[in-house]
Amino acid sequence: MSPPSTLVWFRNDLRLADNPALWEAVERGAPVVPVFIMQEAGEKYGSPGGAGRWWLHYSLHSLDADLRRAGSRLIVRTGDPLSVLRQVAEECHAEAVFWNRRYEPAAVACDAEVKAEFRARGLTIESFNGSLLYEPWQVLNQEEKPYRVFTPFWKACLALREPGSPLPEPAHIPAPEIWPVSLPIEQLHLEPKIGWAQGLRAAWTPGSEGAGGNLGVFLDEALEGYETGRDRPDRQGTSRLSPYLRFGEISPRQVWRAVREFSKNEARTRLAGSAQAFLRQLGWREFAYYLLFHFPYTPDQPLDGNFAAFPWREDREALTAWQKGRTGYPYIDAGMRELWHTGWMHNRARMGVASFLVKDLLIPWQAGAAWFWDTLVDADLANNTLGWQWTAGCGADAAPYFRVFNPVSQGEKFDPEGRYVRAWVPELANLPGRWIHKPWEAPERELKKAGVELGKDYPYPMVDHAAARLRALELYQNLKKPS
DNA sequence: TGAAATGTTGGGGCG
DNA sequence: ACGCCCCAACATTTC
Repeated sequence: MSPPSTLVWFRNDLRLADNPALWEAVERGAPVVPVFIMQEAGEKYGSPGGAGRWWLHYSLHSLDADLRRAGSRLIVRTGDPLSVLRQVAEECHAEAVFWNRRYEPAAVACDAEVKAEFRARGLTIESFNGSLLYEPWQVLNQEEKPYRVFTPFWKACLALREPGSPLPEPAHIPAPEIWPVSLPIEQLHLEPKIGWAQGLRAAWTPGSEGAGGNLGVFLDEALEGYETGRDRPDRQGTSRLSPYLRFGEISPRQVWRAVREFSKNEARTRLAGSAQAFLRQLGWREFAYYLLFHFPYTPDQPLDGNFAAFPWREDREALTAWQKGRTGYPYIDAGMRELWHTGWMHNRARMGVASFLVKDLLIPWQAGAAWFWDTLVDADLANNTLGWQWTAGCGADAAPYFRVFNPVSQGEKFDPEGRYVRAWVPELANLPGRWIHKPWEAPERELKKAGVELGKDYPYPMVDHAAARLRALELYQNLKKPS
């Protein structure tokens, strides 16, 4: 009989560095068995959507390769986590199971069940914080209740101890004498059968190495000027770390530390503001997890109960036009097509397309959230829920009901030369900048010259924004009235 | 992490 | 030189 081992259950922490569960498991000295369990056919949002599955495929390969360099390997299984863990634990005589905590409601329940059962069987179970800077239960307001507004929340976080140094990568991970059986990653069938992943492949390199690469490029090229640069979807002004953070190929603590070190080494005053603005974005991620933990019903239900009765419209056709980037508003369509092709959308554009779906089309935010879940490589239940509820005005720190983005002026403001539109809506590429965000106002002559026939090559606007805005304002205002 | 409507100001053209 | 108008620029209010 082989000596007892320690299971490390990998979930949203697909990295070796700054991985507390892995680190502590190695410290125990016993052989370590890294396990990943793919749970199929769970509940809604229980496993990644299409784009996330594509990402996961490569991320698992990358993790396995990293583990092998450290003398270990990844054991892959499918099924219900509790029964799979039971099985693997038996196969390799595990006496301990370590993992980094999750915060999604279903995941919290699952982990609690596993913990209870294994403890009852006398195994050592330890969980760690591998994906947040602050635990959700650490931060409460004066009344001991969760914050619902970002700024005071983040101030309270910053008043706590600054996030510590990331843990190093274990140089060597002790292996068991005999490895339990593992499914080939291919057999998880995470890669789409049809070729829609072409664009994703061109845009991304999943895995910790890719994460470090994006972080390095961001620090060198975009941190300075981040405060305004981040608002430009036509430029590389953001870190593009979201999918890596989603799957834990990099930890927020690593990002935090890298930014602090970088802005310390460079001229401190020059970068202080940008660094703070960027770290504040990590704060929004913290806030999203915090809210999801404290208000677990929010992926489906509005945080603000007044919205339960909001008269959303059911309109399959309009939803499809939005999904396919055929709304007739170039800025909106550019965003939706960037999403479809790359699995990612600039945050400025996300706010715009979300506002359009919810306020111009009056389609429920849950429908938008579901589409994002399926198409974003960074689809993260906490962030997705916060973002959509914020836009719809029914969530924490919500956009005031009267805040309706104008798809034309947002385009003109944040994509002034129309480069973003030209990149993703090529049928408009030859239209002069003056009309690029509102082709329906272009003179017939200009359209002809640009080779655009409206209604044929590119649609007319599916709604009149001015009218749609008034319609939304009226409905939202009714909601505010005490009933 | 808006936009539009409305109000105010001040410079320049012009009688 | 003066007052008047126009209007852009900016500020404030409202949705």
